[in-house]
Amino acid sequence: MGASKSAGFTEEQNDISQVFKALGHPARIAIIQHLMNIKSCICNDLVGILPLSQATISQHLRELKEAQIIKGTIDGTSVCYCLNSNVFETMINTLHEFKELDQKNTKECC
Amino acid sequence: MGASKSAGFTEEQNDISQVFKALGHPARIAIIQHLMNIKSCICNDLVGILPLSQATISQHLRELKEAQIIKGTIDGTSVCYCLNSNVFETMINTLHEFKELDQKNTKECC
DNA sequence: GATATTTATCGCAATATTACGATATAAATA
DNA sequence: TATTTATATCGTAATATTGCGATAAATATC
Repeated sequence: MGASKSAGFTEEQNDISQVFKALGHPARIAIIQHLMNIKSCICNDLVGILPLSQATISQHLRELKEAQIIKGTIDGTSVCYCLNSNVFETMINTLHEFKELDQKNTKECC
Repeated sequence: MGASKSAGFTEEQNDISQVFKALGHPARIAIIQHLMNIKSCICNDLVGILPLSQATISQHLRELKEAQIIKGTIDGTSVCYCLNSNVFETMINTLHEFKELDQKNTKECC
């Protein structure tokens, strides 16, 4: 196989897992960390920072964009990328819900 | 390729991405949600809940265990699984750091 | 207009993931 | 002891991901 059976799960389960999946690669975490520090948007700069080729970095940027974690604005020949400011907020909220639901349940654990 | 170049990234980047990666599948989100609701640990129950075979569910449980998201305790013929209570806390903290770093930077975005 | 610069995409190869049936292992029960 | 129950693992197949070089596309600069 290799394809996950997304049809058998809820839309929420698929949506949540997709965002986490986009964060599940060290290069994409590195890109996010760089954007946090530099803020003003980059692009080809990453080629000198990450140990990856331009083509590979472009792919990772696309995945982050598709997951709505970053956005890209065309600026001449280059594309200016920056974080979607609500990303962390949204994820923190999701995890907070998880945490509260878990704590609300007073049943004993193994 | 197919193998990510983990050597070229920091230990933190690899660690963070690994936890996210483990959450990057709808079945594993479904397992976590079930554990949040039921708390008292399950195992073969999941076979009746998820649209997956016993072998596949066992694999997903192993991945969650390796990422320290759940823990398993042997109980007779079965294994009792439950959430590591600090998982959400840890992830929330990581994301909070990200968020604060991002907000601290007042540079303009594109 | 020719040439650089930047990014995206194509094609390919290597490896990883997902999924399943079959089977092994281990403990409980008849 | 034989059987049931629960889980893990092996082997295999299909698909996805990762990564790169080459190349295309679009704008800037000479």
